[in-house]
Amino acid sequence: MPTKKEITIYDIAKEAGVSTATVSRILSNTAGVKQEKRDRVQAIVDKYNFKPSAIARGLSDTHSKVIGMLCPDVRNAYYANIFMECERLAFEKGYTLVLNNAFTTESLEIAFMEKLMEQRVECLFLCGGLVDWRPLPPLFSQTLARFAKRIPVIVAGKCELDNVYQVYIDHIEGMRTAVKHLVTLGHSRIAFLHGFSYIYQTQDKLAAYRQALEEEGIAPRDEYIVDAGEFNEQSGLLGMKRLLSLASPPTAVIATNDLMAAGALQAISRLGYSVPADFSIVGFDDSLITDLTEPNISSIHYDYALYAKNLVETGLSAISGKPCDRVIVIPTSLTVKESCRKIDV
Amino acid sequence: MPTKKEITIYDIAKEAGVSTATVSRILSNTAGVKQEKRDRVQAIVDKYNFKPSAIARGLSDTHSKVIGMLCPDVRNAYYANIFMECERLAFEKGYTLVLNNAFTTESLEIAFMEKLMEQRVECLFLCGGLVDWRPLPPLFSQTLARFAKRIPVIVAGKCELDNVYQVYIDHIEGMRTAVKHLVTLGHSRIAFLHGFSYIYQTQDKLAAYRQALEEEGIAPRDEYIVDAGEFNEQSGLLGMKRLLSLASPPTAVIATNDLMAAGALQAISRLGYSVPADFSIVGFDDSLITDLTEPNISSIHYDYALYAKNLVETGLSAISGKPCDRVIVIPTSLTVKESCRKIDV
DNA sequence: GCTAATTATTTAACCGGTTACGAAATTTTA
DNA sequence: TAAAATTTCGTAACCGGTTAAATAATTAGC
Repeated sequence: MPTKKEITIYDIAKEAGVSTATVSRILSNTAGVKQEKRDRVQAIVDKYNFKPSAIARGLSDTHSKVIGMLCPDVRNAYYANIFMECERLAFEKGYTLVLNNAFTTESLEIAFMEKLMEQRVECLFLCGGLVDWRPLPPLFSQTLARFAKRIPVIVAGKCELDNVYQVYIDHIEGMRTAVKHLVTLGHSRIAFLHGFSYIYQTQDKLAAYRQALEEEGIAPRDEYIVDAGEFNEQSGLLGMKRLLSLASPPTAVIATNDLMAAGALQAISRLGYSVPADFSIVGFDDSLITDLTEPNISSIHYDYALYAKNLVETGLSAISGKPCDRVIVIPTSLTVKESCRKIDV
Repeated sequence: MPTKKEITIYDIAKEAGVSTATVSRILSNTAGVKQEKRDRVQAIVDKYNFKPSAIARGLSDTHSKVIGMLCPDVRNAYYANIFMECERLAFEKGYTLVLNNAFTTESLEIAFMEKLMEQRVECLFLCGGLVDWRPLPPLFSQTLARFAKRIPVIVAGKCELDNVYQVYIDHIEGMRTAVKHLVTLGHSRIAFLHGFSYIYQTQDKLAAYRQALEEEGIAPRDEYIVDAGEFNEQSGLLGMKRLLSLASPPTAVIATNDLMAAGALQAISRLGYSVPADFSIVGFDDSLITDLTEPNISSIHYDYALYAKNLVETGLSAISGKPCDRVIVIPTSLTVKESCRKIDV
């Protein structure tokens, strides 16, 4: 049961017969206290299992040792991965990561940002949501700009706002790799299944898809570019059905993420075709999902640990005023699994 | 760029020509301030975009308005679901949820608990990890007991410790439902693919599996009970292979979670068999995964929103000293999809 | 052994809010 | 219109730590 009166540093000091300053030094392991006193006081601290209040400490420190993170929804494995890696690294440095799910809702994103501001987080990691929209929603953009004037904001993505640090995946390289992989396997009828086009990632990937095809001497066909809307497997399934109903369907499909790739796979299976025999598929993100389907899906891979490392290092540097890159790009690679095959031209 | 000196309530008070008490009353919307003053001060607050420090506020409040949550790994969709739902509900009540991933590591679980204690969280949600082990690891158990003496601890699972609230899924009912579903479809050779047996859920499910079979007049066979170790799809795959290599393999399999069910599905496909034609599968948790595989997997379902609602309500009641149930059980149901078929006996 | 230098410890101010208490201003009552 | 009741507002203490400056206790130097 709760509500026992909290023990304070005063109680400890009194029982030990020393001043609070001495106790404070012992607790924060500062030099200048005799070992004998250290032990005596520590024993009392342990006896009561005293834990100094981070709140009181934070008030004088002006270092809350808290970092805020905003994402649309941790149920999405992409965000869960980033959060988990960042938390681990931040914790090693004595920081706590507070995560909020804002569901890409303007009122929520702003409310959470203000709440984090009140909590005096030392910096903000902005992962997905409205910050990915092009153009940026005005009110959000304005709030973010105000925020960035006070504390460092690290965007896990592109963002052309001033005063903002950027760490993002090289979607363009990833897309080119996917296209070239399929071309190398003999494909020329390559489709791209993408999500909402007001997301900058979609725009980047689409441009890279077009350019990569042209570089390979293949003319992009509009009918092979499918806007499936949401980024989930249902959209992938429906988008793939559209592709399969074309007079001249593609022989290979690149999906903008693995969920859509899994949906495409289902569509193909349900219509009696098979992967990779009849169609090849490449996903993006190389998430756990790609190993759950049959066959496993080849996918564009990047290193979450590296991604998170750069986010955290940038954040901590910015907090302490150390110079650091304003833009960091995370490279991608292709993980080949079972969903693509060489075709005879 | 950061490090502008923070604006305080004193600055606001000075500029408005009032006392800090008045500003404080206005900020927290307390009665007893003339509308005219309210507006004047609010204008200054808005002008500087002043946000009162939650840290300073927390120091006098003794209500941090923060709830701590410990889980093994949010990348696991189960925990992500609980967290996201709990956060939403807590936020509505003005609470922040701080989540830590402890990876079922004793030193980390304890370190995070102590950190949360320092942050003066008002209660703790304990989701998975060491708390699920039977027997409980002694040091962990002891730390948890100390913790529970200070603030309410709500375990998302079973836990026989005193002073602890429990909200858990009715695994026993779920398991029985799965068994009876398969029996109704004509199966009698029903296997159970489970994870680590030092987890209480495994023990409960196993007992329920045995009992349900017996109630149906079927003698449980030891060879049909497979300890696959980890709870991932790889284990499911290996476990299923073992079942398939039996002289008299089962015709149906219940997996202790959906990941394992997906792994089992892959094993079946790879050996040239098909689901549900040759084997029926039932998963547990009815997670997103079940819709990503081909065929979609029938699974034991429960309502995350209800689960989270009970966690949060129990937590908030306990915080405010209101009486509440010490044990709440969340019911399950079966979501029928495509992975089971009726067989002719 | 005595002074100087160094180290250990305490005192008290401070961090930025909240709030009990009392004074002042306003409204109500008679 | 004065007294009483009520509302508004400011003063100052308090929340639980940290830390600069002052002081006390040791150690070093000669």
